[in-house]
Amino acid sequence: MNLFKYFKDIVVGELEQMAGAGELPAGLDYARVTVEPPRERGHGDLSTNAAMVLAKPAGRKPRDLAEALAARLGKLDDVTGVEVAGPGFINLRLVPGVWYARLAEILKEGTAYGDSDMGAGEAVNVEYVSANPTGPLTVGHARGAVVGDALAGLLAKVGYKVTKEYYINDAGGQVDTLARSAYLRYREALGEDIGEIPEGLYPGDYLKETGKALAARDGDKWLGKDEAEWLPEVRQFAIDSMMDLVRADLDFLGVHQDVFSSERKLVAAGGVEEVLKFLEERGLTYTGVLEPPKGKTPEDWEPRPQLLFKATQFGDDVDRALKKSDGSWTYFAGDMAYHLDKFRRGFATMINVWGADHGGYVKRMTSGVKALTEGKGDLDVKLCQLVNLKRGGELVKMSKRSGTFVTLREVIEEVGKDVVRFIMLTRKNDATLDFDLVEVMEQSRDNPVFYVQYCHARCCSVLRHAAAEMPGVSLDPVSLAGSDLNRLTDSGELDLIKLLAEWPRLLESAADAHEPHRVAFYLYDLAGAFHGLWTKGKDNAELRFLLPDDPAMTAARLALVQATAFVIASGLEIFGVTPVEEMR
RNA sequence: GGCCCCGUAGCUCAGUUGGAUAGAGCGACAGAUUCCUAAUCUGUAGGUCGCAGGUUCGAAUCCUGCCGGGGUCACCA
Repeated sequence: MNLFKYFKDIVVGELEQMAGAGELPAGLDYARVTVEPPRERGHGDLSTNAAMVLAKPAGRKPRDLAEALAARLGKLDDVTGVEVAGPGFINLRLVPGVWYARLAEILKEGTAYGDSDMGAGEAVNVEYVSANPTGPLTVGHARGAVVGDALAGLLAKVGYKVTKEYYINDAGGQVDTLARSAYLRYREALGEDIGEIPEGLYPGDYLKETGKALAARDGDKWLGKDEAEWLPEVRQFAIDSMMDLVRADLDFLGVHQDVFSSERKLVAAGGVEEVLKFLEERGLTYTGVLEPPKGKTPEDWEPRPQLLFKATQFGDDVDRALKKSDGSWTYFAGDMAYHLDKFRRGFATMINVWGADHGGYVKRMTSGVKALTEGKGDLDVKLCQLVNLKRGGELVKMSKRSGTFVTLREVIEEVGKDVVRFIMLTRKNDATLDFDLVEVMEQSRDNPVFYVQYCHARCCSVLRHAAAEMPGVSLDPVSLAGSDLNRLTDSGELDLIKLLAEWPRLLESAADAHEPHRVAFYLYDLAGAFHGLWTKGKDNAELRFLLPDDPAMTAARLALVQATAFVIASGLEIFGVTPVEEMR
């Protein structure tokens, strides 16, 4: 359970009683009342801002109101101390039993501890990766892939019904370029000397396989034909081939999406016409000429009438084109159709994970979603900043042309998928991330992957030693939950339990903010608290986990060890990282 | 020029959706350390939260304007 939410309900309950008794005006809004762990541990276990938030609407002084509420809270069974502090905070100290109960709860629930019904089964769509099917995935793609995947896991953890989705951009000019590039490799596969890959086509070697496969399937039937004849077939073949590549890379990274939506299929099925009809019926389209961008007019700018969507009515800066000058749909038109499709499939809440270079596109799409869902849908776009791939502090220079390009696959082969996944979550999505191939393999405290994994491994190690050396102690979690937990009175032990008890709250706030990186920082803190406790046992033998002369105390300590392992494992599970049981 | 993101300790970054005396790791400095469950530990110093206003009981957090860095800018995807 989320202890803080539990006590917030209690505080609100007391406030309602005060209102009932005439001590407070009726009908106050308690939404801004919070119950949180105080920043300073010395201030107690729980802190509420209720008096400060309500003082004004209640027409009372914050401290007076705080005293009145504090008097009531002090009478609660679980509360052992209450004080009014600062401008009107109420700090509560809880009886230790509350904390021991949390520990027992973790042991009974295992890695399910922290699951909640916050999402109430609401359907959420998380769309991520959605890389153009024109080549293998890069480290940059991996960031979006991992952020999206972890966010999906996080939302599922707190009770949302999550669909993980990939949008295949298989309808624009880039896939025509892909088709021409593949056709060249096809000719090569059939023995032709194709020389240098011309400017504007994809030079990557990975297309050689595609060319060979096409030659193997179709023989020479496309040779010497007009482009118009072979292009559709070759294009689809190349797209399928590239998507196989992408899926294999995602699989290697441990990412498995539920739905792959094809832009081409959506457009072919009339999705865009439907969008157009919807917008036209509401008077949201017109044919007009856009102003050139101020300050920087493109060389080839010319005023041109276009079919436009009235995006400015929904928060965008300018109206946006739905049709290109050659009469074909813009990418945006297809994306509108896609988002309408998602909404109609039952997703009022949509999250898209994009690269930061798409930042200029966010308002366009959110305003589009507002229009298409008539305000009932919500789109949150998470932008992932660049990843700087480094090796021992040196930036790994990457250039597609010079062939020094490092693929995601190569990186995973070098450091492993778990490392890649964890590191991608050690920064906020909108901050750039340094990924140093040397540093991520170091076994030190400044390498969070190691530090967190080692915490889990160390817990497992302690439990293994316990099994070997103290066979009298029953190690199954339920037995441990029934041990004398109230003997855990050292400050380090209590701090660790309190940190573990914050897990459900952390999950809910991270999920609410759509910020999976918070889980990584929590795990790092948790690992620090655990390692600190372990170290205390080095200095003071009485604080060791395993005390052969005191099986009861050992059981209580092992309860803490096992609970820590559960929470670390459950955090890593959200990240799709396998918790290791030993590191040798 | 418009829009978006970033600016916090020497470095890399957190900061619980507006809370109390702004935190962590590294680095620096000062100590401890064959003890064991497996990769040392403790302490100290270090800050005008880019700058200036505003909102209020209270601002690193919200608003406005500047400064600096990055991204992006009609028909690419």
